[in-house]
Amino acid sequence: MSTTASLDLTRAAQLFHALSDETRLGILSMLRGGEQCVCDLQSSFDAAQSRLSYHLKVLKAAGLVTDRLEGRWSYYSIVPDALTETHDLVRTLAAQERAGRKALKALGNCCG
Amino acid sequence: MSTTASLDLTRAAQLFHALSDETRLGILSMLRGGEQCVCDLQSSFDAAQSRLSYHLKVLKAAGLVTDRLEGRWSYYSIVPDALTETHDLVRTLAAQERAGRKALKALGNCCG
DNA sequence: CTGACATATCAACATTTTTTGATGGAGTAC
DNA sequence: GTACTCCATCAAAAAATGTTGATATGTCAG
Repeated sequence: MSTTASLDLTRAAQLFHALSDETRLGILSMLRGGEQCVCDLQSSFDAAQSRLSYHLKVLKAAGLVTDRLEGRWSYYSIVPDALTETHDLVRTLAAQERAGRKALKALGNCCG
Repeated sequence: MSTTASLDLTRAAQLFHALSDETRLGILSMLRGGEQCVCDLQSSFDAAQSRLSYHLKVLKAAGLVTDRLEGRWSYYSIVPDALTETHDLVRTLAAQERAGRKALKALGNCCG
């Protein structure tokens, strides 16, 4: 049993990438207040509709938000589990790994 | 006093962006075992030296790692505070905001 | 001093991401 | 039906990011 928790790098990169844009972070921040339709977001940001739509798509693809259709509106909201997952990923990165690697001490030229 | 914690979107985006690449996550993952010189990383990844150097620079710019020079080697290690910061950012995103916004109910066309 | 090594940096290129404006579908009101 | 609203999607352009190979700098060994 080691302290080593392993990461799904692909998934982690996807999540972090979705969070790596100010517009998307702004959207998420707004959604903290609860479900919002795209038009609400549009008036809060000064963003073209298609731009918002694009960013919502990225967030949705990463599983960070879901949408619910009602009449001609789309309501978006945060998926709490995805943030929990992200949270755990960061914690894993922060967790020290029980060495062992040190023992491997290279033999060749490098870092003798 | 509201539940609202506000985000520094620019800083958050920088951190998440630094974490949004598989190579960089791999590097961080290796550094969990403790300080490593570039050459160690190089042999673990199958990466050109300049590529590694580039990614280390991104990580350093975001404050996620520091380097220490010793002779002809550079040793990189994780900055724990930066991961704490990231952790807190995720938590803030996950924290529900005490509404109030709902009260603003738009007047115009949208979402009446 | 010379040569080998560890690393950073640079410029050119390739790739990916984001923005923009246009178009179209689906729902609602008349 | 027509007209209008909300929204997704598309293609083209623009911007940002990542990769590669070459070169430069400093260090150590002999």
